[in-house]
Formats: sequence, C-alpha cells, structure tokens
Amino acid sequence: MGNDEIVDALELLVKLWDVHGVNEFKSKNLAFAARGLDKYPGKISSLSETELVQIPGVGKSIVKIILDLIQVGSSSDLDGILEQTPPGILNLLKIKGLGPKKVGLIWKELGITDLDDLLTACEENRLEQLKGFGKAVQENVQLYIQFLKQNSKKLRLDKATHLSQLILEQLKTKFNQVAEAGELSRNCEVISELVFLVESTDIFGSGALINSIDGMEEDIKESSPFTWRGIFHGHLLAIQIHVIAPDQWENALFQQVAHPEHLVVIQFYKHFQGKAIASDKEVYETLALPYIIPEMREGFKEFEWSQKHQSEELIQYSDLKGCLHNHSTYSDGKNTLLEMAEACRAQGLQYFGIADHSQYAAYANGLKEDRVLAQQEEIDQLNARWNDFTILKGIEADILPDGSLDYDASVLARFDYVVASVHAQLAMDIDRSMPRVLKAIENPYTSILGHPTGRLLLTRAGFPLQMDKILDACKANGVSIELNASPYRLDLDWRYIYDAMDKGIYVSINPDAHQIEGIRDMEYGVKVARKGGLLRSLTLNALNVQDLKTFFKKA
DNA sequence: GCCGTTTTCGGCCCGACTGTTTTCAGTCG
Repeated sequence: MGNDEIVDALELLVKLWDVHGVNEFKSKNLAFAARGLDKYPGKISSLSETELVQIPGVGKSIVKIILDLIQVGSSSDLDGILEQTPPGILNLLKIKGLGPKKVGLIWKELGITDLDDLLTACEENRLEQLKGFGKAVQENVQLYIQFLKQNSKKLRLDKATHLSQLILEQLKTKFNQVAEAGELSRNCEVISELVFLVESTDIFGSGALINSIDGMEEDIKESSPFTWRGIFHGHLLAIQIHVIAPDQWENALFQQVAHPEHLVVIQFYKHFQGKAIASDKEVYETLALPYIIPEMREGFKEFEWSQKHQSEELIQYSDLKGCLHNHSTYSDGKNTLLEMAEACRAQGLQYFGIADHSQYAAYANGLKEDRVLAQQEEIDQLNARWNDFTILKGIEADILPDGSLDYDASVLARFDYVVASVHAQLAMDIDRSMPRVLKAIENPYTSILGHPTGRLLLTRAGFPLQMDKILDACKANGVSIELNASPYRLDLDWRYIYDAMDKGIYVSINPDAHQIEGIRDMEYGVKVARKGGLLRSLTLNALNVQDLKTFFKKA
C-alpha cells in the first residue's frame, strides 16, 4: 500500500470518527499523525514499528492501524466504522461547508444519509431548523448538491486519461485500429464523455466484441449497431465507441475529434460528408485554411490565432527550461529543497524556483521572516554545488483580503521573484475580488499572479474576475500570469490564453509541485496551454535563467 | 490517542471567517 492510500485511509477514519462523535482529541491526534505521515518522504510501508512511532502523533494504536493497512490492505477500525455508516454519508462529507459534525447532526436528527434526501430536506426547509444551521447554510448546501450532481458524471483530465488508457489497451486487443477522440483528444480540462473509434467491417459483430471486454457495461437502449454506448465498471463517465468502416476512418476521426462548432465553422459536412479523406491535413488544405492542431479544434478562437501564428510556435514540454511554483518541506511540501532541485535537474531543467507558502498561510506552515532568511541561506549554499543549474529564490505570497501581500517590502525585496496568490476569503463577489487582485498585480514586487481564480475543477468554482482587465494590468505591470498545471486546477482557464497572447503577456506553466512527482504535472499544463495557443516565445519558464531574471527585474 | 512532563494526568496546530449565536462551534485553507 502506497503512502497516499495509507494517509487517505487514516483521514477517512478521522472524518468517520468525527461523524460518529468519538473523542475529538483522539481524532485530532490521528489527523495530526496523518499529516506527519503525509509529509514522510520515504515509503511508509517499509518502516518498522519502532520507526513508525518516531513520527509525531503515532503511538501504539495508530501503528496497529497502519500495519493492518500495509499487511492486510484494510484496518479493522476503519472497516468496523464503515460498516456502521451508510455509504451515502461519505458523499455528504464532500459538501463544502458541511464538516463531519454537521453531517453527523443531519444523520442523527433528520435520518438523512444521501445527497438526494438532503436536497429534498433543503427544498422543504427542514435543514435550516437544525441547531447550528440556518438559511444561509441550507442555501449553500442546496447549491453545492446541485453543483455536485451536475459534475458527478465528469472526470478531470488526469483521471479521464488513465481510464481512457485502460480502455484503449483492451480495445486494441479486439480491433485492428482504435483511436481516442472527443474531449480527451482535445486536451479538455474536464471530460464529460470518452469517445473512441474502432475499425471494423463487421458492424453487427462489433458490439459483442466490445461487450466481451471485462468491465464494459453497455447501455443497450442508447446503443446502436454503429455506436456502442455505456460505462466502464465503477465509473459514471459516459463512453461511446463508434464502429467505423476502413474507408471512412479518417473522415470519422476528424468528425469525432473536433468540437461540433469547429465542424460548423469550416463547413465540414458540406465539403466532406461521406467522402473518403487521407488525413486531417487534407481537410485544411482542400479548404485553403491553415492547419489547426487537434486540441485547438473547438470552434473558439483558433482561426483568429492562426492568422497570426503557426502551430510550430506552440509550446512543447521539451521547451521548458525550469519551473517556478513549487513547495518544499519548508512549508507544506513532501520533499526537501535539495530533493526537489535535484529532481528538476535530473529531468534536464536548468532552474528550480522555490515558492513556498508565506507567513499568512499558517495552515501550510508558511515561512515567517526568519525562516525565509534560513531558506535563502541554504539556497546560496546549494547553488555553489552546480555550474549548470540554479535554484531561484521565490515565495508564494498570500494576497490578503485587501490586496496587499503578507510581507513588508524589505522582505519582499529579498526574493528573486514573487508568486502572488489568493488562498483565503475565496468567496468574494466581483466588486471586491477585482480591486483585491488588481492591487496585488500592481505591487512592484509581484512577478507572477498564481492560480488566478482559485478554482478547483469539479469541486469549487473560482472567484469571479474580469479577465480582460486582469490581463491588461499584468501587461502594464510586467507581471506574468500563471497557468497552474495541477490537474486539480488548470487555472488560468485556457480560453484566456488567446487573449494573453494578443496582449503579449508571459504565461508561466507552473506545476505547484508539493513533491517530486508533482513536477511532471507541467505536462497537463502544456496540454491545455497548447489548446489555448500558448507560444513558446511567451512562456515564462521557457526562458533561460538570464532572460528570466531580466523579466523579474521589470527592466 | 498521544505527548511530555512540574512522571501518570492535563492538554492537545493556526488564524480567520461564517453563520450562527448572544459568546461561539464548525469549517476552511
């Protein structure tokens, strides 16, 4: 069992203990231990009992739980309490604003154990009558359940990619030619349906062949001989598989990769309906249009973009020379500064920018001034090791509710660069969020605006911003805008990259890595960046270290 | 449940907000 699974199991146990109302200090201690384990850089499963109790908060009882998880794959404590908990309770815990205590109350007082019943209770004004609840809580819960229901059948790009790979491998064992199409082939940040093409002349036999794959569950009512529709076992994401005759392969592939709006713009059906084509390039050549890469085919702004640029100018992963928004064990990261830097160097990057949390982010062990100094001293020492690699001194400074950053100018001046990000008080309306973020951009020490809207895909909408004004301010103040490459965020939304390019604003593809593995998240960033037309020449971390430093100086 | 002692029982991560309350519990980042 991996570290994440162990920590997840313990965190689940904490929540369930709280729902059931066991001693709060018992659960708080387990939460504390889980945090310690989460930060442990090595493999937890290879630790001995004596080594485990070295971790703060871990004692005899918790060692037993951990060993159970490692050796048996489950824990009797967790299994026991799960047995006493209706499964729907776990869904209630996902609702923002409802913690375990409130969920426990809903369960005990109203007998509600799933989202549907809770929604009904909101509609009937029964939730607001509970002690500690009110109209506002009820309204929030109602809205959030609706949000969850809308998104319940969608997956983030990273998760959908894994599921798709699994299915593709199986399809390949059954068909000569298979291809991925739909939103995933266009690198969409959120996937609402997986689309595949399989080549076959046996239209009527293909459905049975697909059904012979373990896990494929057909929705017979929605399927036809030409299109299999259904799901993969254990997932709600809709899947469609089109059975295509060999001579129609390229034509069908083009149709299924592009967004319908792109097909409308190029009048695809008028020109190519039923026609055999050799490749996607032929489509654009025939129509005397510039070639559009698959991920851009949205019917959005790709043709405006292609009047000024060519696809060869788009950023690629191999163009990246470093990464600029990362965390270490100084704040809430899992790997040390040196480990993170060495991992970047091993990947062939030229620089590693550390941007740990600032002092306001106490929950993330944000750096007070003395620890900023200590970190920078360590950086100076480490930098003496290499002549081909540099650690840059950054910080992810919190944008306070009034728009100021949470260090004095004397401290801010010590950094090579500052990533300014909002972490608290996210629920602002546009009248408050705009002046807040604009003020942060105008701060002379701000270099990069971090995850601009604070969104968490499928979990939390970002706060509202007038992005044209934000981008204008970035340009005017020599600030780069972050494309946070964590698949949980992918914020800046790719739709605004087109505008950033028009205005000549540098976009920084930042992994927001909290451990070595997170650095590769830049791949997701590059995927959506290309979708939005990000040019190599305007990618901040495709600059070499000298040019980067010049940018930071706002010279 | 764990820790750390003023060594065997009392106290437990932080700061701020929100929506409840009428001084604070619950939640979040």
